[in-house]
Amino acid sequence: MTVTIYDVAREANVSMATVSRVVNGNPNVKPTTRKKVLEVIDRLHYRPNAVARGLASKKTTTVGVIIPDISNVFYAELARGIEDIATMYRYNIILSNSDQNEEKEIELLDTMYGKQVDGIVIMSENVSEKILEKMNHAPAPIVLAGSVDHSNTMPSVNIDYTQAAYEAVKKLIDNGHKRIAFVSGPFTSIINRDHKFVGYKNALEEAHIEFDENLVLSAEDSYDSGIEDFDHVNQLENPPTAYFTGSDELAIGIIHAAQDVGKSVPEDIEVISFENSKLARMVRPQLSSMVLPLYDIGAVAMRLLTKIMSKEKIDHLQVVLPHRMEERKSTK
Amino acid sequence: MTVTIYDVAREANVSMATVSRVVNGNPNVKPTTRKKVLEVIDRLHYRPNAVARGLASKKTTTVGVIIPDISNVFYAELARGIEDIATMYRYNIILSNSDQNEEKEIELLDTMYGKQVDGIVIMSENVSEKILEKMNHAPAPIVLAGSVDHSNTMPSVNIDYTQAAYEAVKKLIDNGHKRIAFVSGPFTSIINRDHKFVGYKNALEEAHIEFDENLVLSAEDSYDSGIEDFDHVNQLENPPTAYFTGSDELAIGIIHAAQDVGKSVPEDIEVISFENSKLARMVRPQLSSMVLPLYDIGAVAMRLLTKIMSKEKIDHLQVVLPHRMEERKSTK
DNA sequence: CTGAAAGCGCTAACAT
DNA sequence: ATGTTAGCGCTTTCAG
Repeated sequence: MTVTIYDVAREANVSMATVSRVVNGNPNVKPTTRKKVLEVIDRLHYRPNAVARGLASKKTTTVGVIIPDISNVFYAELARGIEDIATMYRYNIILSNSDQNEEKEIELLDTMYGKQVDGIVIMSENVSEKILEKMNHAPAPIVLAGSVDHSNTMPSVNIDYTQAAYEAVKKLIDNGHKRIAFVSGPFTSIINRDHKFVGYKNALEEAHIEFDENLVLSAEDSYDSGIEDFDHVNQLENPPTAYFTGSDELAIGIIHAAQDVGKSVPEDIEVISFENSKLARMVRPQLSSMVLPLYDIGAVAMRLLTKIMSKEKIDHLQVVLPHRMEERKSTK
Repeated sequence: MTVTIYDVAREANVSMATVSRVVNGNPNVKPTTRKKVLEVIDRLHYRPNAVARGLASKKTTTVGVIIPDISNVFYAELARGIEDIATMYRYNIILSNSDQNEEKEIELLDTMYGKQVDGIVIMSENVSEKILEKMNHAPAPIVLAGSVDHSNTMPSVNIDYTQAAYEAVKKLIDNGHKRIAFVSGPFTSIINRDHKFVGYKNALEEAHIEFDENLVLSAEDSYDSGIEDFDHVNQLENPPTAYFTGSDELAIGIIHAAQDVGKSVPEDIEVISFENSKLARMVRPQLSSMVLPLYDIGAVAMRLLTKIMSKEKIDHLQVVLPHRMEERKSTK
């Protein structure tokens, strides 16, 4: 029923090898034969079977992508960066959600290995020893996107989160604030706990501002969480006058909660988020934000992977992209 | 280097067939043999090669998903619905972005057929004849998610867009409005042009409100477009007092633009969007919205596909999900 | 309950 | 420039 390379060969009076050659653009084919074969391919509507090809060549031209949750803009942006570059290099993507669950991540790695992907791009907020171990025995190359591993041994693409956080907080300090809250996503995330948080503390320390643990909140990375966090911290006898948040949603929650108690932004309190998604421009006041270039991280990660897959020499397996701040209306 | 089914067979002193049976959970294996084989599999870290399996069995347990743009929350939500159900039925997903481009869609269909996917879920705002033709000759079943084809012949999952739009506009009419704008995404989308728009007109007609084409705007489905549209239509000598928008972003743009000229929502103008994404709750005033259950549409579409793939009998190939309105603060 | 053997559709030496 | 021939690793009759 389905037409195979053999059918084409027979109809064109050539061998399978020749058909294979023209299909794969091998130059060692006489133009006339090529034309003849192409004609038959067209007439028979022949379409190469990628599975058979994969088995024979041990290459599937598909890469696995494991991210926490595609329905989250944050990760979706990353996925799009990955996909665009993958397409550019003729790879397809097998996309799976891990929900930040270690067990699922391991399971997914296994099924992707089983599917013989040529490589994997993974984003994980907490690369455990177990997973690291698993990745080190991977049959295909892996690169981390927007994720760090303790060992700092895996190929990866990130920005300097510590420095970026430092700069954001410094901006707030420069604007005269002494009481600056850090409203973060979960501290189970290495980047939140060991990078952004450190940057926050560095900035305070440099300015000789005493660290107050009451001003550090770590919960979910959501709008509602932002509202709760504001309500909570605003009840302190000496509430913060500025907020540095781990995400746009958190910042918006903070702002709305503040407005609800009659405070205005940026007059009464200033807010800087760490993300700069499309959302940042779609709220009033528009969010000042430390830009996390998710799309670029995804794109560069995929590009790095293609290089590794084709065994090109690479000088820096750990890529650190530049960052910048987008100042809008939630700061003065 | 890699361990194959043959290695396991040899080590366990059984045939490949037996190993295959235990791997695939075939009950026709003596418990002791099964145990022995399992032990060897574990010891050798054997992992079945899905590509070889796919070639032999003609099933890949992967389905293709074609959507316009994963970085758009709208489609990302759909993708998540698809993926969750796919995972539940042990399928993996090959995800690709079409950018609403017919040529790309056709290309993607072809590469997915080539990769021997067991089925495809596709969202396309404009299912052209050419694509329909292509899908009708597909080697694997296809279901449309949140998309309609003229012929209404493809398996699909949708809501009754016309009715939903009608209800939204009726609500506005019931609130006393006579000048109601329809701010839509592109009319190249069948759903916008032949469904939502019709619902809008039906509601007006029923209420004997004269249709005014100046109140119908069709452009991009974006925040900025909403701002522009408001500025444009608000300059009419008899500007609208209510807006029915094709998406949340459009609604937010409208609201912000209105606020910028000193109008307040919902006091001066009322707005209802058609979408109800997470965004709807994250702006002030919170958006009243006709719910487009993207996640469910994706999930049901995938479920439908699993049924078709396993050749189950299905009574309704065209599924119409219920819809509902979420009334919040942008309407009285 | 188990084994032997024939493919699945293609690539990749190796010949010619 | 083209053909021959082994596989790739697994499933699936068909026997027994």
